[in-house]
Amino acid sequence: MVLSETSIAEMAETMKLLSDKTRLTILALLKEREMCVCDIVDILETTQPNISQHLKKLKTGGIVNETRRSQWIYYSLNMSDKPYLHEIFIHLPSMKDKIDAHKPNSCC
Amino acid sequence: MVLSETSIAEMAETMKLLSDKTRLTILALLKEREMCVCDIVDILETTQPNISQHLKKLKTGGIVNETRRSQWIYYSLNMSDKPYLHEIFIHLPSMKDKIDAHKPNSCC
DNA sequence: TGCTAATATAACTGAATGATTATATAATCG
DNA sequence: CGATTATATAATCATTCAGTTATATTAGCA
Repeated sequence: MVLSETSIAEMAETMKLLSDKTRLTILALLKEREMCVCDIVDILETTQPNISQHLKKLKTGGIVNETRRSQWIYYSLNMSDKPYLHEIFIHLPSMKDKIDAHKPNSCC
Repeated sequence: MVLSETSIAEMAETMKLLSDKTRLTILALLKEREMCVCDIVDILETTQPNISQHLKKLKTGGIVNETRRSQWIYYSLNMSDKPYLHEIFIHLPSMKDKIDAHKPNSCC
């Protein structure tokens, strides 16, 4: 059996997802725990469409998962198919402070 | 002593360097062995200024080293300061075939 | 059923980016 | 020194991309 090798083009696409500060911060947040869109908007202090569009890219790229739970949609990290990202996620700075500063359930 | 934590902005900059197919291919080549500019131009079948500019970005980003040896300038991987890139480099597909196909010393 | 809250999509704009062409610099060699 | 080779830099152009504003969709709730 041959392990499927990730192509250069495919890896470049994935790296592009991690090459934006906003997206990388979202991933650092999701490393701590799953979050809904409004959580992320509050913490990053930007607009909702901005976050929504970044999340869509991350989802399309297979890096995050989406689950609707009544009116909220929760996003979480999906690292399973990209082992070469493990090390990067581990090195992402902790967002604990920012998450704690954001009082829970302020939106959801 | 506090281990210096890589900032999100800094990581995003580094990821941007890996988010281009041409640059990622160059890195895959350098994983096999150091190379001069003309080697890379020959193998990737593109223009010399194109490769030269990509190499400059990689050098500025601290991912490759440069050594002049008479008229040729050799580039090599510099992974030392970015441990979170190890896993990625390991997963870069092998370029052995392409390197072997390119007859050595055809330019340098 | 209508209202509100959460999220997504669309259209637009300014900035960044990769490739190309043309030119400059630097080193070797006759 | 002049010619040639290797590499870098500059200028230009078309494309891509992140963020904003405006609008649409979806779900809960009164």
